[in-house]
Amino acid sequence: MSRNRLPQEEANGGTDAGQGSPARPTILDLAALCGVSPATVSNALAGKPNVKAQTRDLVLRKAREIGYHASSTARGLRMGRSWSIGLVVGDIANPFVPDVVRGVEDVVWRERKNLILCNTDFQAEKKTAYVRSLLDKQIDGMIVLSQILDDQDMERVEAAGIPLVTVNRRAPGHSCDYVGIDNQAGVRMAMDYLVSLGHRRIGFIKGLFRSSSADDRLAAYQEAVAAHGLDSDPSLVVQGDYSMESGDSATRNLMAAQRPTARPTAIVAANDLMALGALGALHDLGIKVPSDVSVVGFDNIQLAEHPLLNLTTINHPKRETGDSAARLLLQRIAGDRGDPPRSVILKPSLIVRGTSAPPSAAAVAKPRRRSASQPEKNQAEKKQAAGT
Amino acid sequence: MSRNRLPQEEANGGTDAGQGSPARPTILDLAALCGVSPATVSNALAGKPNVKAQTRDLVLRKAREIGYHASSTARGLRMGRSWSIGLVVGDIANPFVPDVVRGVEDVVWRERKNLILCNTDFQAEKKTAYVRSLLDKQIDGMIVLSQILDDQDMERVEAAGIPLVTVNRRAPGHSCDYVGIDNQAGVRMAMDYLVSLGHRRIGFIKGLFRSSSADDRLAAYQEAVAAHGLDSDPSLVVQGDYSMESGDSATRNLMAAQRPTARPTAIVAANDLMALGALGALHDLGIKVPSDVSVVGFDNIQLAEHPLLNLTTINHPKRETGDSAARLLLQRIAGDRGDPPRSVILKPSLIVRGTSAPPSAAAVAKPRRRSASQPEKNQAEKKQAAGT
DNA sequence: TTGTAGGCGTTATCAT
DNA sequence: ATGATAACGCCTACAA
Repeated sequence: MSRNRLPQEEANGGTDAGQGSPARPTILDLAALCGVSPATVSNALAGKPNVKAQTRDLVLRKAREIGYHASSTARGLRMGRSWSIGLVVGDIANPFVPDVVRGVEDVVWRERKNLILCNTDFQAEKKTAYVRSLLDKQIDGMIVLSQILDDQDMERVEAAGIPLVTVNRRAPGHSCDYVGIDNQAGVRMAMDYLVSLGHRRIGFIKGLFRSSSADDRLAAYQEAVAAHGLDSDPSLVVQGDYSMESGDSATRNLMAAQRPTARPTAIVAANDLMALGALGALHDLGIKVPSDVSVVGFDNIQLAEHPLLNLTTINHPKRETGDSAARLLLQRIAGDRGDPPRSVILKPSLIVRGTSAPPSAAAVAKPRRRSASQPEKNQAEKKQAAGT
Repeated sequence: MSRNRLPQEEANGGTDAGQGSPARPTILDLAALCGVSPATVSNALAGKPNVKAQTRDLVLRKAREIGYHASSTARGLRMGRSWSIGLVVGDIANPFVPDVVRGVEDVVWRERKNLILCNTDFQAEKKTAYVRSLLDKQIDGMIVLSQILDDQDMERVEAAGIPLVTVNRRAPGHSCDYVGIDNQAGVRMAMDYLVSLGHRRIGFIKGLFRSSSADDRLAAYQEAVAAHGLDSDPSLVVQGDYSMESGDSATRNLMAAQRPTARPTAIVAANDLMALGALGALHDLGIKVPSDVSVVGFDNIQLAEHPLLNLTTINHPKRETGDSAARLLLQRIAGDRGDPPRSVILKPSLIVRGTSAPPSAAAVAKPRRRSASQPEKNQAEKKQAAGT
């Protein structure tokens, strides 16, 4: 147990006890080596003004020489910080997420803080447990991406005085820094664009209900439908869950209508993954995109621009999202704890690619009159000239 | 400074000093509350046998009551661990990476350890700085994905006695636990499959040079070329850097040959991203896949199975990779520091999708005879029945 | 300008 | 079965 450090003993020199690693030098070792007190070493290393240039240089030199590095743990205990920030995500494997993470990492790295990645899988218990773990670790701050914390977790974070930035989902009751995108504007851009192409019957694949962003996007769709006087058949709105599979099946539902005119000439999906699912479904169904049906996504994930996908979509500045969140957080950490909560709302933009075009002449011309009462199920018959 | 804790004072009760959060309870608070010593509390919480069931229950109950949680920092300082493991990746935004991360997170989470994500961008300085930071934090272990550490960093890690698992790239000099995939087998499967379809002239887009996995994959390609007696024109091997763009331009090079017979009938890429780039380039060039040219990737990233991409590829068990790495690491951490290094080599598998088919009749029929004294390098003529 | 002396919150050792 | 005590390595009043 007793390290038994004698005054002039060489740094960690004496007992090379057996096998283990040589026990890295402490500030005491360095102090002894420099012939000064640990306090002076500490001050010197911290660049405090109250230390003679000469001694500071000596300390710095010797420190580098023996490769001294202060223990984060020890100074963390002393100073009550940990120089790491917690990043709570739902699913890192969702292509939207890594780009945001990248943005966060970039600015966090500049301050030499570490990122503790918490993948909750959207499970409440995992979320709670991670938050606890982060608080136990005395993290400097926390970013929660695309999900909300329980009230109880929220309170714990607040009680601990840990700055928190939420991204993409506002926490209902609580008020904290927030980074998001103007969902309404984004969807509106998509809708306006499709309308300008001539579409009047536009389907919408919405995201999970309980999410504020999903609500915003749906609301924007509905407003656009009203504003432009578009077909507002409730069957034009189908539920998805942000996954590709859900986009696939939602699209099959959308296109399953018996009467051809009941089917949308364009589909807007609340995110790219579902839009890609739609593309897949349409492909399987033999429905041409964009000649028969246009598809517009939301997010502009990396692969959306692949020539074979070539998805028209609304760009969500992902990296910038992470960047802003991290900046907000660092500012909080730096001091202004009391200031009122701030919000950064990023601007979406329309990326026109290959999955959108004016509706086919057939589809536009069609609704002249409907024959009579046939419960028909024809979908493939008006397939002839699909002008790309 | 002085918290001034009196013997019977209620836990953190006295001085509600001003604004700040109420300072979470320490083990001393809990001990006082329970009327026992902090040591007993510690033992009780740790489930040590030397504590009366009755007192243990009391402690546990009270602890839950006041929401006591031990400070990770303090116990970390005392015990020399941090219950967090460092995960060093090159680029989290590369679609291959998050799946591996997910595997790591999954098993690490089971032990309630945290993941510190270090995104190096493949920059040497960032890598070094991150490693240092991790060591300062007393991480329990470290996983390095698809890159290698400098000798110096490596030594530091070893000197600190921190278990290290490398993934996908072996560290040249040093020996540590390793998780990888049988690259040679993977590429061989791709090649054998293409040969079985009748291809004799297969292009290869290789990855970055200095990587062992890239070397292995290239070597396997060359061996397959030799083994099957395929065309071995050096122009059939082009350099990529694992990015989609590089796959695109590499493919353009491959297809730029003047003589049609100089162009490959199939392309194997060292990863999916490059294969997707190839698909894009071929699409732009108006070359039909798979009828004109077949494409096979490596990794089987999530979007490879999209109906519009539908990439034939070699599956790399990504999640399992992360899983194995984490398991190996946890075992090391648990104790067997001295044991010889272990390796886990995962098995690749062929996923046949839509980008592969027998070569077109034209391409096969073409090389019927070549005039005369051409400084030839004939390799494609004995192509007829390639039994699957 | 430098040194001394706590104390951050735990756990481990050794008494009792 | 429980308690006093000493570290773990660092920072920071305060004294010199």
